[in-house]
Amino acid sequence: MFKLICSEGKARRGEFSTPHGKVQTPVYMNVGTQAAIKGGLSAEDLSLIGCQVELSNTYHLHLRPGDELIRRMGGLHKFMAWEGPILTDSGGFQIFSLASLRKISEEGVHFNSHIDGRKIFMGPEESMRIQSNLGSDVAMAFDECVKIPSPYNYVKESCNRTHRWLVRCRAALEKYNSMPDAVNPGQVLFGINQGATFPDLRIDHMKRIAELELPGYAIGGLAVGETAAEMYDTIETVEEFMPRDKPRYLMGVGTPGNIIEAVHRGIDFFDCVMPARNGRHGHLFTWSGIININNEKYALDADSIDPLCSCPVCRTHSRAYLRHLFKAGEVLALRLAVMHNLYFYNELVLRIRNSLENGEFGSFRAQYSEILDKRV
RNA sequence: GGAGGAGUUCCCGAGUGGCCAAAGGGGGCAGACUGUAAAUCUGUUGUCAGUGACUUCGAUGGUUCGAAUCCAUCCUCCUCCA
Repeated sequence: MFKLICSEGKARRGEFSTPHGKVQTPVYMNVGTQAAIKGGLSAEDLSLIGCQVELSNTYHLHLRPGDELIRRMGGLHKFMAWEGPILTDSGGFQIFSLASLRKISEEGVHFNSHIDGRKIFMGPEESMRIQSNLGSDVAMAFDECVKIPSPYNYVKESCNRTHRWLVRCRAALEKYNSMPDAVNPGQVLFGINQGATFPDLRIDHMKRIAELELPGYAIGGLAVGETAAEMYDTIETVEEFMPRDKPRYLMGVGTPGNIIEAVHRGIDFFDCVMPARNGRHGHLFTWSGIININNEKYALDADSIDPLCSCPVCRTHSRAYLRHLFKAGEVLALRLAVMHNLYFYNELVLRIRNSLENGEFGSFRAQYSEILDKRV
């Protein structure tokens, strides 16, 4: 399933096999929550920007169009015309992001749909059934993403419950995927570590989920209010107890600098909405730092977004044109900005992989870790 | 030629004696965004300076302790009638 190719310090270069192809790690997974990359990118565009893995969301697709519908349409890969690997998030993040619309119990979570308010129940079994219907290659455990800061005792109880949910997830997914009409019988489950920034809770929880010997493990509940330093400390704390022969996924992170620093601390998988969302808002990543294309200073700038980038947008368009599209409210602005940013993120992990293969990750990190997150 | 209506800060537009440097939009300028309720949200938008002063509501003059607001004259624009 997961093969380590080489490493440099704790940083790892690996290969993860799925029913829909191999994934070269470290990898950035491109977020298409509702089976679409916001900003107007299609599955065809995903190939263009160097995407290896597409990520979609259990809660959102369950609500609309419905996982049964997607199942009847042949599964998520066929539905959205993406034949590469897909990872689905479980709905656990929505416990955090839709906190005002839900109630948690031992059994699971009652949501009031953010679309029309109707009552939705999602527990471990529901999340696994939905993800089985979607037929993703990696299903994520149904966990509670806890906000930071939260009281120690609350986090402790939450971790215990998330662990009980994980045991139920494993049983449920095995059941659904062993049915004769399973969409993707090769689908695997990743467990998720929680514990906020409490080292003892993080370690205890990680040890317990490692015992289940799942195909992969994620660190969740970070980048939700803590400082970057606290996040890095937490990764270092947990990493020690993560199985070496399994992929490690840092959920929802992060900035280019965050990714470099997390690879340095032994992480293999990433996903983040930042390149797409910030791109839609005019913030563009470059190898010299971040620019806000809306700024007046780009009005007559004939350069490409990043002279060092060879993405389809940079090969063709000027900053002045991009700025005009944003100012004019053209949808093309969103598409081009997101395309550039996602190309940048996929290029970033590609260059990390190359540097690991050449034993140059240390100098890559020294060169780029800080500068990429700074405004030009 | 006659009758009526209107001119407000970059634009539209509210305000019809003091609580008005003037609502609300738009536009401009800038910021935020980390497993996506986000093509969203926030700040700012007369000048100088730091909470006070100065200039500003078509123009000029007047009434008043005080005027974007009342009066007079003029200018410009719109509608209708000849």
